Amino acid sequence: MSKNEENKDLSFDFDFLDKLVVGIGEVSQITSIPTRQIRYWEDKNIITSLTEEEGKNRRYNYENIKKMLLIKELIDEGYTLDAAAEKVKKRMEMIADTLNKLQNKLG
Amino acid sequence: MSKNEENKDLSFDFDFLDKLVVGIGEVSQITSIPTRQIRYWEDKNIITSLTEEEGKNRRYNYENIKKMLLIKELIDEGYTLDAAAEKVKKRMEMIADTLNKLQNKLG
DNA sequence: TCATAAATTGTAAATAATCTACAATTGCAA
DNA sequence: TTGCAATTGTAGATTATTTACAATTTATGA
Repeated sequence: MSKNEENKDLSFDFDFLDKLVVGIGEVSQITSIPTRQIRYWEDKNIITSLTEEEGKNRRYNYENIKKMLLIKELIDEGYTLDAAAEKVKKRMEMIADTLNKLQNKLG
Repeated sequence: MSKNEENKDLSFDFDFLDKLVVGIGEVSQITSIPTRQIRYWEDKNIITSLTEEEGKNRRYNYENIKKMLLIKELIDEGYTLDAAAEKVKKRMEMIADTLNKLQNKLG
């Protein structure tokens, strides 16, 4: 398989990540963060979800999940929750920026 | 931001795709394939899910979802379900192969 | 050490989402 | 119009998630 064909197989993935939505149970499975803790972080406005109406199940996108993973890393390193959230904010801006550039290239 | 930092932001994504699991409702939202149809395809063994015990909620990984999207495309082009499944099988092998290569590079 | 706040965890009762199974409907080709 | 492929509908049971209130654990400064 040529280099080009490989790329074709995976060039779709940014589009995929863009459309991705995941429930809280699966996020927990992916990140190893308990659902209880995810809800707690959301209550504290450390993270956000896509959920529109209250009472409905929470939905998260790629960016949300990425943020959780970064916060988890920093907490493991010894940061407090608030400090981790602050530090991650900047990094998230870079990630969003990178994704935007890639989407522009592909779009 | 340098090219290298961009890559660092996203080099994680193959690892992410590897861990990704999604419920049937979200798969439906991502692919625009009704849940009823997803279950039908699974009944017919056109696609598979990760679900271990019956009665529990279905879980799908990246490969499963990718396959559904490819089948959907072919059906829209006029293929029958069985013909689409057959054609997609080969393509899925290439995709799995590509992902394996990437994982080896990263691991 | 003790008080206080931060962070996490537990759980009951209600609701949302999904499950299976049986059946009906639609579309198309012989 | 018959037969098969493909899809869709839905009832009743089950699984997963929701909110809300409370308890527990952990870190920190006086």
